[in-house]
Amino acid sequence: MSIERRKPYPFDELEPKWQAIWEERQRFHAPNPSEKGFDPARPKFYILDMFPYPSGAGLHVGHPEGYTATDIIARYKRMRGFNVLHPMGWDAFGLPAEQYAIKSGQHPAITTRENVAGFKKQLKRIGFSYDWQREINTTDPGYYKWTQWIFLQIYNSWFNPSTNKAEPISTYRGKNPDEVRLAYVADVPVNWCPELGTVLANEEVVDGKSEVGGFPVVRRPMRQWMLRITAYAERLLNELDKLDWPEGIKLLQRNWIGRSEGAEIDFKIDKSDQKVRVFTTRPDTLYGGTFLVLAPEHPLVDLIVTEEQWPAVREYRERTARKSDLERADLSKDKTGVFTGAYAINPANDGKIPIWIADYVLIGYGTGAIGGVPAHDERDLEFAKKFDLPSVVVVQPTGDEPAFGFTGEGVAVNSPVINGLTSAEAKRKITAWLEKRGQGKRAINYKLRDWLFSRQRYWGEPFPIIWESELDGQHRHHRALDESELPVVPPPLEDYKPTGTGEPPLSKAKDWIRYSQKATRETNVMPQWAGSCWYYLRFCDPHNDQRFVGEEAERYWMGGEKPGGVDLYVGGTEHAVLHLLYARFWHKVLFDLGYLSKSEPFQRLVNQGIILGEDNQKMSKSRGNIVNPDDVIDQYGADAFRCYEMFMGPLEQMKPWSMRGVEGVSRFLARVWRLFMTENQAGEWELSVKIKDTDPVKAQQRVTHATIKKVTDDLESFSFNTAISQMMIFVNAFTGAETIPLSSMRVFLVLLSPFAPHVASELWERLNDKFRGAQGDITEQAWPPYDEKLLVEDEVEVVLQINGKLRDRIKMSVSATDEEMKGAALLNSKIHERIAGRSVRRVIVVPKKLVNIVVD
RNA sequence: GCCGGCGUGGCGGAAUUGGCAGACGCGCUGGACUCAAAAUCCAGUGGCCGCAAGGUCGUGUGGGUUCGAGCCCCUCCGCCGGCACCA
Repeated sequence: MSIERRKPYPFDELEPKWQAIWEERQRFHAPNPSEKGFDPARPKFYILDMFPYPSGAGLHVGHPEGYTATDIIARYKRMRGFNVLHPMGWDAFGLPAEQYAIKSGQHPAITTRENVAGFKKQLKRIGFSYDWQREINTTDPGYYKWTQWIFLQIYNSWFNPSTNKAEPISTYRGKNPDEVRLAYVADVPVNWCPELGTVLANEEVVDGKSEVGGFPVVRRPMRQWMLRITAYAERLLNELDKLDWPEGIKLLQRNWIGRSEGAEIDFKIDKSDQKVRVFTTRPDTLYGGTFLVLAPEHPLVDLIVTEEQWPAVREYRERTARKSDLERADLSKDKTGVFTGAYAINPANDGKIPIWIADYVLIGYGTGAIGGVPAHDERDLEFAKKFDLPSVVVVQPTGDEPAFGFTGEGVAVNSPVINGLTSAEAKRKITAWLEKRGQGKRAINYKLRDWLFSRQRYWGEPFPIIWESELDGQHRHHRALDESELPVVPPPLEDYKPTGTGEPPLSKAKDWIRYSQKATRETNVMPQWAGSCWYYLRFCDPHNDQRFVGEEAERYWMGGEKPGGVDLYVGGTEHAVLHLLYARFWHKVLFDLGYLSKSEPFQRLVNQGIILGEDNQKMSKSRGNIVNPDDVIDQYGADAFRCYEMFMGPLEQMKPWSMRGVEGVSRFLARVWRLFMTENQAGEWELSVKIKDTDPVKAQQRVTHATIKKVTDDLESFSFNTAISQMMIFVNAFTGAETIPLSSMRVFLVLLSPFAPHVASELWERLNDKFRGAQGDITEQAWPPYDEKLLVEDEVEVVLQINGKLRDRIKMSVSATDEEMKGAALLNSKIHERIAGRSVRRVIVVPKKLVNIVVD
């Protein structure tokens, strides 16, 4: 279609006009406490969006959904007298930029700069009220200098279990501080993705494939940097309680952390002085333990396996090692395993039980060894059946289900020390009994693993670490760089392709690596999450070159009465166990070290739902159903775009895009425009003569106040869609009126302005050109109050029911008493007709609402 | 398998938390304006029966609690998300 449709109102002129005015007047800049223009009398409100990764594809309509919601809240809160911090920045390190660089030969820094410019232009067109003076970019050396600095703080501290917090490593009294640092190097089986040429964190692996790209991931032992997030498991779990997050997200984090309480129990190995420690959540089933299973990787296997079993064991271990995580976790497959030839002694009954290895036991969880209790554990039962191992019933269910195979809680039987006790009591008693005999203790286990923090890529923050040779020239040891040596800038590279061997690309920069005669630089880089772990802190004080965030700025913006600093954080659920967990962890470390005011970063979290294509499918390039905001804005304007994003449905819900829907909202804004403006003979818009500085009539006043109340309440509860509905009702009520009272229109424009700021600004200005009495542009206005008294109607419609079925409606005075309502109902002709000859058993009266007559 | 969330007209969705189901918008039908169309404005629009007044059914299914259930309880079905041999 080449014919330009006539615009329903001149949004294409007024939107750029107001964006320029806001920029020129710096309307949305929030000064810091010590800066000019700061008003200490106002309370603060920090509204944060999850900052985007600036991809080459540009924004799609899903990005601005959350951003529109936060922008509306930001504008609303400013009008309510808050100092609002509402910043935006770029999470620009990461795989896609680098993948693109490899393909195109362009340096990622260049593509990143271009992409950022594209994103920024798109965001500005929507009219968001960000404080662009605070813009940050994680790939900026002035930014990642502090990411590296924070890494140093983590590296230079340890978690003191007796104080339950991180402390400087200097307070550690043990022999080897490297064993307890919060950042450490470990040789562990990691998730290696050959396609991406890098290792990945557990959180980045979905169903055995990389979250980015969907490539296969295999287990492989490698020497890697780890962050000791497990030290914080308990606090990360407990402190969730006080946050205003959706319960679903809290649950995801709780499950990911995966706390389970139980006992660690030592089994002596027969004819050996070795012992095996197992973890169990059901120590009360100890008497039912008829075999032990070790993970194939368990180090004890080498020491206990018998001569004749050795070939089978070795073969099994090799086969397991070759399996991918996905194959190994395949639940539909049969249980496999091999007998080691060794036996252990069950500490409860001194029974001699065989020790097996099997891949259903994982080296990474608990102690990597379990006691097999086939009678009360599904997996053990399956294993025992397959290999014909014995079983003993030790829990009697309280219901009538069979005891064999019962995995719930019941009463202990066949267990001399705990017979007759409930499972809960039995757990306590047997654990205490074991503890006294030095054969076990209470233990808590977490599914959460330490965070694998290094990547074999180019486009990330280099570690501020060097490796020094020891005197023997053999062993090399890591050492932190001094703060004064930051930032560590990555070297220019011709070829940033992953080497494929696990050797990082930075190792190719021979000059850069050489730090000194006997020291070389760490060549791994940090994962994409590093920069986003603390960006919300940097926003408080983005230009500070002395500190990662100034103390005063941090205290102000991240302070307040609540446990968390950011007052409102909006973003997608996909970060539930990634960014949101990592950021909480870093925050707690920095808090423990005394750098922050609060132990939690984000007080209130809101998730926006995914926007689907018009075909109800997820938007994707291959389906060709992606909607670009630019196209929508070209045709309908930014205000219509914003309003439609909010009118579609509840923010948190998944919902499909509809261009027809945009058109409907655009029609609403055009009706708003024509309520104020009429077109003269010359085709110019001028203020309608119907608008007069007169008092509104009663009905107009009522709908005005009802609209203030509804929009205010809906903003407080994030019900943007129904707020817009109410504004539509308001406009419908005034459309066609002979006289349109100025005061109602001024109130309405203020209510509309967070949603459709451009058209509201323009109409506000046009009103001010003709009428006096208002100062400043609309962004400077105060949010209007409403008068509850003006909302009540004189008459209400009362519903008349017989046995709960609607039979008639009558008008009654609001002040009618229950007796009057009941009387009026019984006198009503339709009711009268229907209840004639039947006896009235009861009459239920709901004041101002309904009368229900109960008859036989 | 386990843990969450959700099922309301042709469509997106409302429903003060137990009190008129379907606000608002889309779509559709009819009308006004127009030579005509677009745009705009007005009216109608859950199904079934009826010329109508009116009646009757109706919030995934089946049951329950209640004067009264979209909302609370139980059963089943479907969709979406998460976890997945975690001992």
